[in-house]
Amino acid sequence: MSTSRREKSAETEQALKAAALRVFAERGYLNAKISDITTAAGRAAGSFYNHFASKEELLQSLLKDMADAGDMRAEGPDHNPDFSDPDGVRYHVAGYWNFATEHAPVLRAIGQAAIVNEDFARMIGHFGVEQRADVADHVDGFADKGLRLPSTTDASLAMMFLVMQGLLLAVEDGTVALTDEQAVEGLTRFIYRGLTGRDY
Amino acid sequence: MSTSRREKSAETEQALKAAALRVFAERGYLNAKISDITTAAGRAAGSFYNHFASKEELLQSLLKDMADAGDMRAEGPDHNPDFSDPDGVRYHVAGYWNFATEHAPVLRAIGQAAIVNEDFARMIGHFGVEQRADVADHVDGFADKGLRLPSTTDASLAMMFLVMQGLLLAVEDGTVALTDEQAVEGLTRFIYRGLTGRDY
DNA sequence: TGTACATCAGTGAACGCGCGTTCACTGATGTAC
DNA sequence: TGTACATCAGTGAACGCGCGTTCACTGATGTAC
Repeated sequence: MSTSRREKSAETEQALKAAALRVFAERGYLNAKISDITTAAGRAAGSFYNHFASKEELLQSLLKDMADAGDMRAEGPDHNPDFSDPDGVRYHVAGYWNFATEHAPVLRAIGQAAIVNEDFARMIGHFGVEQRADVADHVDGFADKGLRLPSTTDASLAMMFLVMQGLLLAVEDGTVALTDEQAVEGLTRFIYRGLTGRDY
Repeated sequence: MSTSRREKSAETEQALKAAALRVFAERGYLNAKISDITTAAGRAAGSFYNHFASKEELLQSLLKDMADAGDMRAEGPDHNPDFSDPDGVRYHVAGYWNFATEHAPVLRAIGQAAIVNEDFARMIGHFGVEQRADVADHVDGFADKGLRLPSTTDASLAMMFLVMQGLLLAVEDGTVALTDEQAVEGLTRFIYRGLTGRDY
């Protein structure tokens, strides 16, 4: 059986991406050498440049894959767009947690790349703005219900995402000992209370 | 007037440290070259190694300075060790905020160093554990008062510190637009509510 | 107080390591006739 | 279906850049007598 050139090339590209994820998870993006990735993929060093112009471009490619996966994850029928309801908060916390857990290596890698690379830093910034804008209307009815956000809408939602992000990293590297379920439940409580001022 | 050798050496060392803070703030720790630091300090490249064996050691030295400053900041007479009181939360939030704002370049640098260097990563880990242990007794009376933390004590306090840390970085790089006062107030509300389940 | 020598902080050109990147080469796939 | 040539993915040794690190040298401070 023969393998066409296109197929072979695609296979190598996939192998490089998969290897990159493993290497990034193990050593971190900044510590990962091109040769680490090619070795992990079982290819020669020079092969890398047939597919990517640089480590940054490889990361961009992984990022695109992740974004595509995110788009497919259409909002389920049980989407609850109301943060005055604990279930609304939990829905979003769980969604974030699951997605971020699944794509942890890429997310970590982007975070590291942003430290050294202006472009990635901007990307993360824009991503955060979008993220908050996407749920900004989930707190729209607060005033009418006698609820008061802890700060400006943007800052309040920023705090929400910052705790989630922070706790995810802390749980993943073992700094804080929680199961995924405990983490989601704890975050839901903390955030629901923080945003609404109601107990739960 | 003559300058003794000790004095001259101490001056150069100080100049290097001060320059490092500036360079770290501008370019970031990981992007800072030894020659950037020596140039900013107005010294020759080789001079660096009369004072520090490496960039890591220089950072250790800055870290020690910061730790000493932190020790001097004795807990004021108005220290309020009770997180069931909004003022107790605010006291600690403000303390953290002021200290972290003041030492932002070093804190940022350590965070960056930890990404690439195992030792610094461990240091940060230990620091976090201590930080939480230091305030663990501030939530001791919660059960008696009918208050329930959102998660385990450690995880709850971790969430507290994670929001503070996250928001500080976000405010500093302009991602979130808040004055220091607004930030402290917003954090106090969010955290007090999150920990206690009470409104405020 | 002065002289001769020792010590040492600082200098900056030169060195060399690590790693990204290139490129001549190989062997297999694709194309033309 | 077969032959000759073109193309191209992959290889890995070699190259070269950037930057950390060294070291012979300078000139000023310290010490001995």
